[in-house]
Amino acid sequence: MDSIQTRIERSNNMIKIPTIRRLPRYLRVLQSLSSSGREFVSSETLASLLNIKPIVVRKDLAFTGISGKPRVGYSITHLISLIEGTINFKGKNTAFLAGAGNLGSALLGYNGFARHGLDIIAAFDVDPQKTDTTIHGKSIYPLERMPEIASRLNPYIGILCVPEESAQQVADIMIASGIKGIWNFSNKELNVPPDVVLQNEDLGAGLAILSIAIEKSSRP
Amino acid sequence: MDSIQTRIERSNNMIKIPTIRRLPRYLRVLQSLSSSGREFVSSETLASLLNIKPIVVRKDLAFTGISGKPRVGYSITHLISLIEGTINFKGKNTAFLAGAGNLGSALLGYNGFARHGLDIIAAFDVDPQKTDTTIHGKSIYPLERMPEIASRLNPYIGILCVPEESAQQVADIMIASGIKGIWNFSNKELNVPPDVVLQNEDLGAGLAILSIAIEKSSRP
DNA sequence: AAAATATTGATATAAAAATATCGATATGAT
DNA sequence: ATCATATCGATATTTTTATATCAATATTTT
Ligand SMILES: NC(=O)c1ccc[n+]([C@@H]2O[C@H](COP(=O)([O-])OP(=O)(O)OC[C@H]3O[C@@H](n4cnc5c(N)ncnc54)[C@H](O)[C@@H]3O)[C@@H](O)[C@H]2O)c1
Ligand SMILES: NC(=O)c1ccc[n+]([C@@H]2O[C@H](COP(=O)([O-])OP(=O)(O)OC[C@H]3O[C@@H](n4cnc5c(N)ncnc54)[C@H](O)[C@@H]3O)[C@@H](O)[C@H]2O)c1
Repeated sequence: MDSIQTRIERSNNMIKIPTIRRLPRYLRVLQSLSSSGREFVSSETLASLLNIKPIVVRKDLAFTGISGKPRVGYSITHLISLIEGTINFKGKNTAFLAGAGNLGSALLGYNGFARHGLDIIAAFDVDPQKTDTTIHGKSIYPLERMPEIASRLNPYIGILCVPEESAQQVADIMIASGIKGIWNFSNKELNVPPDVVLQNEDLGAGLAILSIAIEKSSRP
Repeated sequence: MDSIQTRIERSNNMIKIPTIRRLPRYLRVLQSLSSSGREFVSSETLASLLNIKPIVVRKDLAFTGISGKPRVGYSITHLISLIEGTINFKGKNTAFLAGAGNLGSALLGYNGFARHGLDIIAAFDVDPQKTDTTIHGKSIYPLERMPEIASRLNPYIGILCVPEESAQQVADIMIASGIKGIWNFSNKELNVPPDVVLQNEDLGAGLAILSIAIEKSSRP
């Protein structure tokens, strides 16, 4: 059992989930500021751009290891590279995508993930109409070839966009192929072994929050 | 200024964001249990299905107003209707979607949102190749017709799937059309007036969490 | 009918996250 | 050169969220 002190230190040093969630937002506004020629930015400015409090910004940025200058703020290029270093898994976010349907195709065609270090290196489907074609320039392979192709390309992430009924089965194939984490867009609750990371992307959650917030705001 | 007591009471009664995020997950497993003929479910069972702790389930469900029976659990059909009542804004989640591109088309074709009470009643784009056609059975109108069509159909939610450059401009049109909340899939930080609810859907956030979690788990 | 047991829900505690306060310091102004 | 000020970052506090404990109770077993 850890001592209280150990636990306090660890909890102070470990980056927090809400902080991680905000890092991509900082990154995007910083890149935009950078391309407009700016060199430094204050926590105040970043905060107003993201509609959050400056103190939250300073706490978040501290986790990346940056040190700001009083009266000046943070170096934008330095901050960009520190945030990229924090979230980019050392440039190794190679991914396989399974299920090149409506959602899967949209993700395949989206280049915004490159900014976050993601590289979808192959896609898989069971539909013979789709296999051995390309979608948005990405090759679609038959699902059964995933283990073989994985052994050559060594993907880190599996992006799951198959229907709920086949989600667990395809997840199992991804895991057998050596994938380290699954980004699950199907709304199926998956079982994965403890050494595989599972990130569920539940759009219904965002909708529920919006729906309840609207109801509250329109009934004061 | 509120008294401490008032603040405590309010914070005890108000549904919490993490709870709201889990409600759609409960709903989906409950619907699946229900269709397999089951009548009651315990917090223990729900917890193991969602990979969370039973105490979290009981706290969450308490917000819906349900009362479970010791030794039996919760009535599944009753729970489903209470959760639907909590997140469905009284069945009025009518929406307009702007930007019928890769992502927008995927959302238009997704019927899983119906389960959460969402009904996309019209879509809008500026691309003349797309306007006055239908995608997945939904009519695509020219963007400039949004205010006029809104005045007839009274949408509550605006789903924003346009490129970042035009996101603010289209959001403004949505707001002028009387929309109460914006579900923003563009990665643009938007400015909206205080009476309009903004829900940002940032897929990069999920990716960042996954990426950092993989890195941690593979370096123990 | 009484006892055993599974499960809820109230109350208490701990951990995580957000917010407030303020001294330290780098820069620009006087 | 000194002063004024904007801004960071350390420390403290509050709020939110998760977790633990256990008495109350509905059901099953004996
Ligand atoms: N479309 C959306 O906007 C949206 C939103 C939220 C969640 N989702 C979820 O994403 C998933 C996909 O949704 P969609 O709308 O793209 O559906 P879709 O039917 O358009 O696409 C599913 C694709 O998966 C393929 N597939 C089926 N079984 C497979 C298997 N065993 N292995 C590999 N590929 C297989 C199909 O051939 C198809 O191409 C679903 O689980 C859905 O719930 C979709
Ligand atoms: N595709 C994805 O997987 C994905 C993921 C995350 C976020 N996003 C975001 O979603 C948005 C759309 O992405 P996409 O991949 O669907 O792009 P896309 O280019 O495929 O689609 C954009 C659509 O918006 C239309 N459009 C452009 N300007 C418009 C305007 N002023 N009014 C109405 N419609 C307009 C275009 O004609 C096009 O149909 C972007 O902001 C992107 O960053 C996309």
